[in-house]
Amino acid sequence: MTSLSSGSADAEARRATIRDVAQLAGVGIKTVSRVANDEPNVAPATAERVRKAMAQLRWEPDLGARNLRRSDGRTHTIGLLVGSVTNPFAAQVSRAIEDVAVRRGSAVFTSTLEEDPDRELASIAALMRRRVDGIALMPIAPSQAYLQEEIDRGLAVVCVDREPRGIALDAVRSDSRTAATIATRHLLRRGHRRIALLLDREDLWTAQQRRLGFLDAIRAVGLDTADCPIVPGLRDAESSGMAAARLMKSATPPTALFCGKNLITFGAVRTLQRLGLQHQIAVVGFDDFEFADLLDPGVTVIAQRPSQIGRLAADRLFARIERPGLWVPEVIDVPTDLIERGSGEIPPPIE
Amino acid sequence: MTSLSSGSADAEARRATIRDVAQLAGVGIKTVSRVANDEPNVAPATAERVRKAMAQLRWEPDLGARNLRRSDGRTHTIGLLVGSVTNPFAAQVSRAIEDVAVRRGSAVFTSTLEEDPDRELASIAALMRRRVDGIALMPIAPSQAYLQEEIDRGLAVVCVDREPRGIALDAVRSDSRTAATIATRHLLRRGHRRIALLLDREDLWTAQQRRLGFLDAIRAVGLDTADCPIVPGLRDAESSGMAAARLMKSATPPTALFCGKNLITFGAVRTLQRLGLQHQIAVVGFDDFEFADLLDPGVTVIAQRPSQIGRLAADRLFARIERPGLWVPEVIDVPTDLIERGSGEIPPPIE
DNA sequence: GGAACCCCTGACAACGATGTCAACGACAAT
DNA sequence: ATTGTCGTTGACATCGTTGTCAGGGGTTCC
Repeated sequence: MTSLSSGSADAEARRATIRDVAQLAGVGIKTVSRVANDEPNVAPATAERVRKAMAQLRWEPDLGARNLRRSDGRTHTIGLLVGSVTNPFAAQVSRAIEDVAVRRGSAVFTSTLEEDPDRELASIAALMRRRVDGIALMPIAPSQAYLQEEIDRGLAVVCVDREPRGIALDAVRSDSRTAATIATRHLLRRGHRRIALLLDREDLWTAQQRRLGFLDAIRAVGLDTADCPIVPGLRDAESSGMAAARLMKSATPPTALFCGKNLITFGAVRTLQRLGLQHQIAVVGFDDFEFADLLDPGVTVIAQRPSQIGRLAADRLFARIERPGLWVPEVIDVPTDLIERGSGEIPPPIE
Repeated sequence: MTSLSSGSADAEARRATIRDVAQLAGVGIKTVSRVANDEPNVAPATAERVRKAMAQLRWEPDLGARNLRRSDGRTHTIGLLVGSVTNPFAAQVSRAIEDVAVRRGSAVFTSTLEEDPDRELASIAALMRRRVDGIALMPIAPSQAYLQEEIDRGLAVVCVDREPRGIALDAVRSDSRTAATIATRHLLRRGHRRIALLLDREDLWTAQQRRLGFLDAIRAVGLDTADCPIVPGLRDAESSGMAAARLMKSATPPTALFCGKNLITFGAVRTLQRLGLQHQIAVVGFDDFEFADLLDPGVTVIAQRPSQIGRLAADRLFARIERPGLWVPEVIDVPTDLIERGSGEIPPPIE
């Protein structure tokens, strides 16, 4: 037993600093620093003594203090701002980004924006105060121009899933517009002439693009867009389900639904099943999801590749962090895949 | 235009420090510090000048530097170590924890452990080097005793979803053992006598508990446990699906499956549907999931309450951070709900 | 023998902020 | 006029680390 008073265990143990290690090892603090950073020119015997002292005191360098002095100015920390972690698409993107970060030795500050523009600004400000090296962002604010100043100061930024607005930044995303055209054309080929598009909030870049792609396909066949209603502003499965129900009860209900993202598909499919219409009304959804194949009918989807998107975005982010300079911002396009499972191949009723 | 050379935009802008602000405002740095921290005793006119300078230089304090000197020693940063973000249960828990953290003004380092014990140790070490105030942990390593030292130094820790081993810590989780008993009894009441338990790796606390609860129910009715095989070690939907297929092809296949967590349910349901057995074999799954109600048959589950678990865990964590002291660690039990949807109510075949 | 070099080492300043403290001026009370 | 109090302010030390630099000691090469 070392001492009686230590038995009370009331006072908190103080965390060891580099000075404590130096004293215990009988060397200067700079020598401890050298050993901790694997710098050359330390006598093997000295290094051994220092390492023993480190282990004995369980000393670990304070990265905050280290970063304060280090010349490279890097904190080995990145920020990850996602729309919503509970969205399976976003979760997979996050995971891929975090994977890369861990391999590169960076810690990740994650923050959920809940698709709230104010929260984007607030979160970015918080990350800047913590001096992150870079940020992977799913942009939601109407403009990201406010980032220019931070970028001039050395911040690296990559947009994920959506393109930025008001500023040119690297972005990794699916070509939503083309994918939406392909999905819509898929329904048109089956003979559908009244197709509804259920859409997220239109201030989202992805929603805008998918609307454009939808209209591209509709107009290409010279269809009256009045027969092809667009219902925007659907944030979750509930609102989407209600919108689908309203559509089906209207005077001229659509014969096919194109759902603008996973949560919207969830709501629409649920409503169709509740109304017993799942074998009459065609559905194509954006984003693949668990059980899309096990539902009856299986749900035809445009599958994105979230982990590929995440990995490419992270690679790009670290490339910018490690080799800052005047790169030209670039938009990287990740392919999508149309997966036919039944719901998208239902023909319209014969009139 | 300010100058010609600034047009080259080649050099990076230097980030303003408190000294720059002080100089611009014509005051000492301590006065800037006072204004930044809303300390009293600054003349209104001075404060106004300082605030103007801050805005002009877009100065934001460096939280790393601030923390180095601050007496309370808090970094307003917590760590969140989850098994896997792509697991919807874990995603909901994470989201709830992050919500609380943001409201309390703390940033969150998130790290995915992928159920790897080594990664738990490595991630915790990384968080300690960054001097987080507290950690919310889904424990995976065989023992968390190694945390004692950090706790003595003031770290707050709360376990989520699983209890710690080798040390007493706060924990917020479902009572998996009782829930498993309830689920098993549900099947027994329908007359099932050959029930299989599909289980995750048994080094996970939850898996151990669910096994115990399963056996409690089996033994309570005096059943031969040989007829009730336990298949452990199922990490994902694929391995679970294969295990289910093997079981169904065995000499005396079970008439009911109890699936130990969401991913396992996914695999088992998929296999049963592929074999066309979904209306013959009963299934009860642990964890609710999207579309459990829309499958045919609907999947009966033990639903956990992930956001409640996350919220309670975070509340507890911040309570410990804000009022450190010798609290007695406590295990908080969050209720589960058995939701009947059809698959769990299928009776065994008449022999 | 001396210059030149290399290895090893620690004193000290610095990073960007806050804590401590003393000095200053204005004002009230004696 | 003197003293005391209070609001305001900035010089300086400090947090835990790394960058700079100079010095001591040994070896090698003229």
